[in-house]
Amino acid sequence: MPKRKTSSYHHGFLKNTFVEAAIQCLERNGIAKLSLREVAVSTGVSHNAPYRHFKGKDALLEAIAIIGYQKIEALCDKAALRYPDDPIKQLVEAGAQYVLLAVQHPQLHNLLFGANIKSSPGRVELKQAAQNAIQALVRIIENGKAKDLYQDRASDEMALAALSAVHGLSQFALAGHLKDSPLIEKEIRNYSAMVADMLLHGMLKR
Amino acid sequence: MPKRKTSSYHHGFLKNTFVEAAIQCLERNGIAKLSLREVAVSTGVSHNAPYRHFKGKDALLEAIAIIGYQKIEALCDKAALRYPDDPIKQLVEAGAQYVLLAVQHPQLHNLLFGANIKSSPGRVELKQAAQNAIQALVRIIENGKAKDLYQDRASDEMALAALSAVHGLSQFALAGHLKDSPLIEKEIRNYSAMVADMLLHGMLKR
DNA sequence: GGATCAATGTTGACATTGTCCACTTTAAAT
DNA sequence: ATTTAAAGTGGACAATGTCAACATTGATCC
Repeated sequence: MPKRKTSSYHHGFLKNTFVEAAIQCLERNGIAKLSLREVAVSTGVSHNAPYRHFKGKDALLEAIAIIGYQKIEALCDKAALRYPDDPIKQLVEAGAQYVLLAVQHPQLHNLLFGANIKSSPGRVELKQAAQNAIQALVRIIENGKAKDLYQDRASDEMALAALSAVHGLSQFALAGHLKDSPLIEKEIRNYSAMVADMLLHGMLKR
Repeated sequence: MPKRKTSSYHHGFLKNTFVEAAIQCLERNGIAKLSLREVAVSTGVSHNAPYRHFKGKDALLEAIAIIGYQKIEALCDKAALRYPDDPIKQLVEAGAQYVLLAVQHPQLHNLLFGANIKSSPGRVELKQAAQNAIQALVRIIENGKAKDLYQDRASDEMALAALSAVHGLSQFALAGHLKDSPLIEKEIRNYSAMVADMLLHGMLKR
């Protein structure tokens, strides 16, 4: 671990420090108010230092977005580990955690899905991170298929449907269409469970 | 109909003209590049003219968002009229049209749901427009309940689930997670039908 | 050990943008 | 005809993203 502040130059952690500072600034002020310069000066360096680590503002946003997708991936894996023998509970838990993440970090969620990121060429990493997150959910689905719980559908299609449902729910929760006051965890779990129940059992009479 | 260009001042249509120009600029360059000044000068007036009609940039965005929600409401009503005797088809059609709207006007969709709008006090109108759109969908659900097609669930909960599903699907379509190349209408309808089918019939074996 | 060099940070500059203020012009009301 | 308020103009300012030129530093090679 290199010692810090050997001098004004080369303090070694700058890239990560930028990302962390940017995330804090993002959660506090929202994406519209996220200023590259402010991130820089709040970190204690000049307004142009970030350009040595990121091609531009979009590149910094992209780095943040990758972290966001990794959180989603981790949340799926954690849900799978929590209920190793019950793939349905895995799915429901992952869904609830997804919505919780969105509600607790609304600005991050907006960053991920607001198409605000115009990553130029290195689009690969961002896309890969997103695909990894989706694959984590596909694994949960396949756990259920292995136990013969699901109808005969493609796993990725089922994952898409499930993800769409919880994602849409997240957006409406954030937009305040569910309730005026901020949602408490219990309410979020109720909404998630409700949507999951409909998706699992269907809406039609049978 | 007042005649246009009587003089440089008071040409009468400016407010609507701004909104239209802003929508075009939005669809072309995206929200990040939407400049109030550019909208103004592209309309042929000075960079400060918009301030006589909108409190600021956010107010203009809010006006656009209201139009967006009205489009969603209209799309639901249209679907209901198209299949007056088949509430399920109403639902599926509305869902497909919802995704189509998002794909064909991605920037508008992002504006609606990106939480980019910080409407100060007149938040009421924006929220009302959103609620109207949701109510249009609730009506479709209740058409189905009137025919005893659905399970015994609250209409607004079912509407929320359905809306969440198609909305999430839209976001993933926009993010390019479904396919690299832009989606053609047929593909969009396929995806929508797939998600709708799962929501209607459930994912579980029975 | 000293020269070289790429990485990293700094300073200065510029164009764009949102917004405020003071002023001007115009249509309508008195 | 005078007054008035709405609507448009121009100037100014600070904040911001980005570029170019310069400075500092630690590592590498002879």
